[in-house]
Amino acid sequence: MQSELSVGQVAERSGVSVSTLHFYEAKGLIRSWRSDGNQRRYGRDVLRRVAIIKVAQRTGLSLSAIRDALATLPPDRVASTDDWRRLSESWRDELDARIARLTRLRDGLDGCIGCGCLSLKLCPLRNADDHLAQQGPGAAMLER
Amino acid sequence: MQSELSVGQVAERSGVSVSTLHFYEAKGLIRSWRSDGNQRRYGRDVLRRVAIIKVAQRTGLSLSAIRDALATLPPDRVASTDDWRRLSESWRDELDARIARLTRLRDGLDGCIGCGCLSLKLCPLRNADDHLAQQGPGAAMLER
DNA sequence: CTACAACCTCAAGCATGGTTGAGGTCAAGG
DNA sequence: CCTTGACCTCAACCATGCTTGAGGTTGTAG
Repeated sequence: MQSELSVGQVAERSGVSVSTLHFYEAKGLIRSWRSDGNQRRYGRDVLRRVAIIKVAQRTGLSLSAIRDALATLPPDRVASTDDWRRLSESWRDELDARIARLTRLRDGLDGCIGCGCLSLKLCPLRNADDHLAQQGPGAAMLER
Repeated sequence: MQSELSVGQVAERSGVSVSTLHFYEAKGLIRSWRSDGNQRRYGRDVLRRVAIIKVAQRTGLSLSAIRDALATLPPDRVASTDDWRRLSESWRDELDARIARLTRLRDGLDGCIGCGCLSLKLCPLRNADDHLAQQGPGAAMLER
């Protein structure tokens, strides 16, 4: 179990490509130091970080949002259980919200199947985030 | 109730910008003909089409997928109730699948809160679509 | 010593979904 | 007649999330 990993080793173990690791580093999501020969070296914490990035992306977060979340982690140590709990709880809330939005959209779709109105004024599917939406009943049924 | 609409009128009524209408036309999602003075003219069916595009986007479909779906609509008439039912049913299935994926992800997140393992081999969150995933128990718990 | 794999930087490219701007035309009102 | 607003085309640009390629260096095995 080595304590230093090359970029290729990190790529293989984390399942992302070398170019993606370069990219994440340029974007400030991960860090490395350099060997004598100017090659990147990573601590084992990078594996956890990449894992977190991948999970967070699946929740629908942008890389910049993930970077901000990761910035709250201790910079030079493997993220602890508590760190992970804090992040995953906030991301679960985001996920819940996304699921709720999609569910409302689906229910709206169900309600409108066969109706086909899509009336700008009346249909809740249309009016979800319509710029013309009045505060009438159902206007807030669906959100973006 | 006019039967011909200018691009500005369509923009105002549909809630998308003129440039977006140009863009959709270039991508083959909507059609127009031209006036004597080379200005775009739209039939009223374009309003329904734009409405459908907007709803479909919220289900997570790409414009090209939406274009393909719209291609099954009668080109020069307002989409009928049956047309709309056919589309909305298939989109609802897609939505259901997306909701299910996100729900599994959230449940995995819940299950892993406090665990923080993210083990490449063991954690279901990690292994969802892991290239190294073995067909062990839970390996298919989460999908992309 | 030489070859080859793995690494480096930096720039450009791709796909998606649009927006912005330059430069020009068209149609209606004063 | 002249201005004004709405329209036209085409190219370039924006952000996101990467990949690809050129041209050069490093490190290890034979």
